[in-house]
Formats: sequence, C-alpha cells, structure tokens
Amino acid sequence: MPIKLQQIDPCRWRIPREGKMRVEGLVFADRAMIEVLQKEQALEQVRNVATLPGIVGRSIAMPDIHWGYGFPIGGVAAFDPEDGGVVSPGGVGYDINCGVRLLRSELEAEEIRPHLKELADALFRNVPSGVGSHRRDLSLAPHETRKVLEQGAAWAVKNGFGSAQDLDHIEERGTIAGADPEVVSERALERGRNQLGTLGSGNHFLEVQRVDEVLDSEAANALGLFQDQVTVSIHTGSRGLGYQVCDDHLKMMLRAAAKYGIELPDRQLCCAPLESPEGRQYLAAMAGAANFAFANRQLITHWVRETFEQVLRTGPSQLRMSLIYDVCHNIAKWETHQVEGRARRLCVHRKGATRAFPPGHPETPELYREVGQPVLIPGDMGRCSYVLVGTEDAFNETFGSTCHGAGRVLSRHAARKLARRRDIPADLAAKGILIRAAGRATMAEEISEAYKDVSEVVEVVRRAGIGRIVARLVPMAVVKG
DNA sequence: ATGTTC
Repeated sequence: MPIKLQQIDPCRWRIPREGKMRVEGLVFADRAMIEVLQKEQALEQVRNVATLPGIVGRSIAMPDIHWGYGFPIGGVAAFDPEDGGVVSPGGVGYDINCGVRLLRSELEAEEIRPHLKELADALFRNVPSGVGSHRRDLSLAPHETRKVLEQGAAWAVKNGFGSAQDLDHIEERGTIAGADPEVVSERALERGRNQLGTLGSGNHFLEVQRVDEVLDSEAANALGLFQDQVTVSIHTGSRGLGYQVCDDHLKMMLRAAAKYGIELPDRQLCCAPLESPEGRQYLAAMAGAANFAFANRQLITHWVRETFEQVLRTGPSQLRMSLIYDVCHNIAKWETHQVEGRARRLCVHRKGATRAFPPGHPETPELYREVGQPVLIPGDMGRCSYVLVGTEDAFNETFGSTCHGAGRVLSRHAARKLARRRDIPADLAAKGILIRAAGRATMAEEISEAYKDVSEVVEVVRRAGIGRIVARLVPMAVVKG
C-alpha cells in the first residue's frame, strides 16, 4: 500500500500521523523523487521511526533518502530523554561517524595537471584502500587505541599528524565527549588496531578536485575557495572498529528493547532509553568509534599533505593545504534545540544526514561565523560534489541538518550488472578523471548511474532553504576501495 | 558500511 503523503510546497511532503506514529513525517523531495520513493521501503521506515518513544518534532527524510538498516539513510530524528527518548544503533548506521573532510590548497588545477598521474599513484600507495585495508607502519598498542577512542583527532595532532588549527575546523573539534573505551569490545579494538589511516571500501574515497564553479562568492571567500582551485576530499569512517561497535550493541539493544517494553515495528529499530545503562553504554561506545573516525580522517590528511609535498617537490608553506571543515553524517549527538519555544537537550540521530548549523551559532567556527557551518556533500565519482553552508531555516526545521550525498538508486548488485562489460577507468578518463581503485567490483558498484544526480539533491535542499550552495567541485583524480 | 555469513 502506498504511503499517504500531503504536499506542503514544491519540496516538502508531510506523512500524516496515523496508527502508532507519535509524530508526523516530513520528507524533502521534488515530485519526481517522490514518485520513485513511492515504490520503495524508505518512506515506510520514516513512519516506523516516528513510532519510537520520545521522538520530538518530526521524523525527517532528506532528498537523498533510501532504504537502510531499520532507519532510512537520509533520515534525521531527535529524542528527548525527559520524555523516555531512545537511542538506536540503527539510527546511526554501521559506519559510525562516516563523514567528509575538505582540504583547500593554493594550487590551481593547471599547475598539477602534469603531475596528476604521479599524484594519483602516490596517494593510492600512501593511503591504503579496500576492504580490510590496514597499515603496516601504524599498529597501535591496546592502551594507545583506547587513547584514540577518548581523544579522536586531538590524539592525531598530539602525535604529530596535523596542527592545532585543524581541530578548530572539525565538527565537535574532532572529539565527541563521553567516549569510554571500557565499553568497546576487545574484538572491536582488535579490528581497529591497524586500520587507522585507511580509506576502506564502498562509497569511501579520496579525491583530488577542482573548483568547477563558485555559486556564492561571499560564502566562498569566507571558506577560502576560488575558481579552478585544487581541493582534496576525504570520505571515510570508523572502519571495522565502528562496524563491530554497531554489531555488538545491536544485540544488546534487542534485549534492552524487550526489557523496557519498547514496541518495535521492525526489530532493526532496536533501541534503549537514553537514560538507561544500555543507552548510555551505546552512546559511550559510539563516541569512541566516532573519535576513531575523526582520528582516521586526520591521519589520512597528514599523508595527503605529505604526498602533495613529495610529488610537487615543495613545502607546506607553498601548498597551504588547510582544513576547510570535517563533518559527520552518521552519528547520534547531544545538542540543544528549541522545541515549542523551549530549549531542550536532545539526542539528534543523523543517519546519512549532515549537521548544517547557521551563521552565528556558537558551534560554527570563528572563521565561518558570518556565513554558517560548511556542509560537504559528496556526489558520485563521475560527476561532482558540493560545498554548502548551514542556514537558520535548517536549524529551526531539521534540527540543523541537511542532506549528505547523492543517494543510491541502484543496488550494488544492479550496478555491477550494468557495469559488466564496461571499461570504467576509460569512461572516467574520457571525462578527464583518473581513477586508482583496489578492486574492480567496488568500482562497478560506484558507477555514476548507481546514484541520483547530486545536483538535483542539493537543488531541493536549496529550494527548501535548508542549505545554501557555495561551490561545485569536480573530480580530477579518485582513489577508491 | 563490513576480515562483504564467527
């Protein structure tokens, strides 16, 4: 049966409250996207999330929404601890603190074009990618892994990877408070031991990009972006460690949901009250995994800078590869939001959704205070990515959130089938894009046709006012799993 | 996403 939807405006749709829903659903999408969504399970998942205890406001879906584990990918849901609100591993996802960071440079695209092949090879060599990728030059002792979980990106900086200024430009300054390594299993710690500084697989990537178009010069200036500039994007998460934390806690949450008498429309929504031991324990373990991911992106940044210096035979002062921003898109976090005129401390779940705080917010870095928090939206490897900034409307309507990417339209299997007879590197080369990938299968799963056009996704976000578009980036060289 | 089913 199709989901009942009421159109609010060209880019907003309401899923009215019915049955066991505690709040209504709100979907950001244009008509064409809605027609596709009507045939899928993702909107049913938006409705399921709306039944969970303590949900506040609305169960929200971004224009890149698609089916996920329990909660949809592209979903935002906030819970109030004072109203029995819950935390759910499915509302964060298996890749805890999957996120994106963007580095700027003082280089123009034409300056690196002659070195691009060498640069791609060196990046591919210096940043391990692929399923199970690990580093031989960095295997942490157990007590050191625990420090990473507690300190996140700050651990990396303390150990010589990057600078203190980097930390100013990371969501939560690269350290989620309340991480407790003691509630992370030995197995999770073991899986993470030699995976720090690796890319992983799937949609994770490392890209050398060119600023293709500046769409808002005021905001671009504030972010230090200019036409034809070389930028680098890093998209990865917490690797096997985060996966294991999620898996461990899903099992615990299934028992907890029964113990606290929480009725689940789908077992994959298993959860526990925020103020229960199980809920606190998950949040402490999740924060540890999130910090591991921040450290991971910080270490990769170090090797990216080093690689650029080696290949271009120059130094850091010439390249000025500073960090524009690093933002999470799979996380549950304590944040203060206005609800019905009252400031409330809520646990905001963003699963495939990006924090997008407005100008003037205390969490928005000093340098961007006037324009808002940078929001990094990766597209697929054959098209483009976008830089946005957060808006006041997003803060008021979506708990300060916006979309996170293009969103899949083909399953991995369907994408592989479509790519079967294709020469993917040659297709990308025809567009001027160089690719280095650990395996052909992942490359096939990641072809452009597997994704929605990210330009259409950010256009919905712009029209709805939950993001301001700053610049479009196009890939020059891509490193994939 | 994931030592892609301990």
